[in-house]
Amino acid sequence: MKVSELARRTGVTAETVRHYTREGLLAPERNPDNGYQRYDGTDLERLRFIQRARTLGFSVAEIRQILEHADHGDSPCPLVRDLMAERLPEIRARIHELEALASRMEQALSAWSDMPDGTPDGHSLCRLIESFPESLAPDDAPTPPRQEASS
Amino acid sequence: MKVSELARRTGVTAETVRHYTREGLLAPERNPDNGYQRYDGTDLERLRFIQRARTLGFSVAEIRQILEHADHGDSPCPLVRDLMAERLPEIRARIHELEALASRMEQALSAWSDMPDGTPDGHSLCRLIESFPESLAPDDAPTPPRQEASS
DNA sequence: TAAAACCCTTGTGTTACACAAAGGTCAAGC
DNA sequence: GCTTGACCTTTGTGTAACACAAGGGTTTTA
Repeated sequence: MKVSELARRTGVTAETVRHYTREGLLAPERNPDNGYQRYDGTDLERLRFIQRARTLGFSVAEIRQILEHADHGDSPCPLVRDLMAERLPEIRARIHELEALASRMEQALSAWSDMPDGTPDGHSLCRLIESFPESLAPDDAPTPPRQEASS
Repeated sequence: MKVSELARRTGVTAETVRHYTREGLLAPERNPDNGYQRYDGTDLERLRFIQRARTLGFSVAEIRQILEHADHGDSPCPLVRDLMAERLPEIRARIHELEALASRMEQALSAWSDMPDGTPDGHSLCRLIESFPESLAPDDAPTPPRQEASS
């Protein structure tokens, strides 16, 4: 099958299929007549695997590792478990961050009604934001950003 | 004051200060002698405002809008409130996604002990992932990705 | 006065794709 | 046979918020 068909069958865009192919997660044959990529049932399963792995929070690079392991005949499961164990606390932390963010926003929105929204006077921009305690430690160790599956 | 001093006083890197300056959030003077950027107390306040806005989930582009409003003498507060009201449900949704993600991972990890982790047989890659229900609608409307403050 | 510390601009890398351009291929109808 | 539209190819660009390095000038300090 060709890109679009594989894409349709898995619910992703053709661009995504091409992307995974470029990144080496899929390795279709080529139709020698026209140079089109030719995917088979194995690729279909592989892509479904990729989708599950993405919803589990794995990056494309990690999935490539996992697939390479498997292609070499090694069990990728220990790797998978290690990656999960590493990622899980990060996700928990992210959830806490977002919860804090959401409650700050709610707090701000509910405080809205009590606040004047007059034009700024050169000393204030928007009290809605300014009245928030910052509490950022100056030596705040920056957390390396983590990508996440968007689906 | 020069970049590094402003950076030190606000707990960000000099790169970040330069970035905000490039993006037009800060507009320091130039020292005509050497071309160095010269920030003053206003910039310090502005940067603190930016930091609070970032922790409230606003993007740099949005903050620029807010600041431009204020610089024109208009109250940015209604804009701020609209942006918050727009963002909040997205954040809530993101939290739910991540919670689902975390529980899927925990489920997977706890199921780990029950599963063989033998090498893949050509049909299975890693049951840890494969045994997950996918439940992705093929016409799954892609949610536009949202950036978030990392601090 | 020389080295350390800092400043400048410009370019590159990060992530997972989306999108556009320019051009070849294919299936269907006329 | 030919046109048309749908699909394929590769390549390059854009996204967000910076980090980092290079190459070169400046300022401070020992």
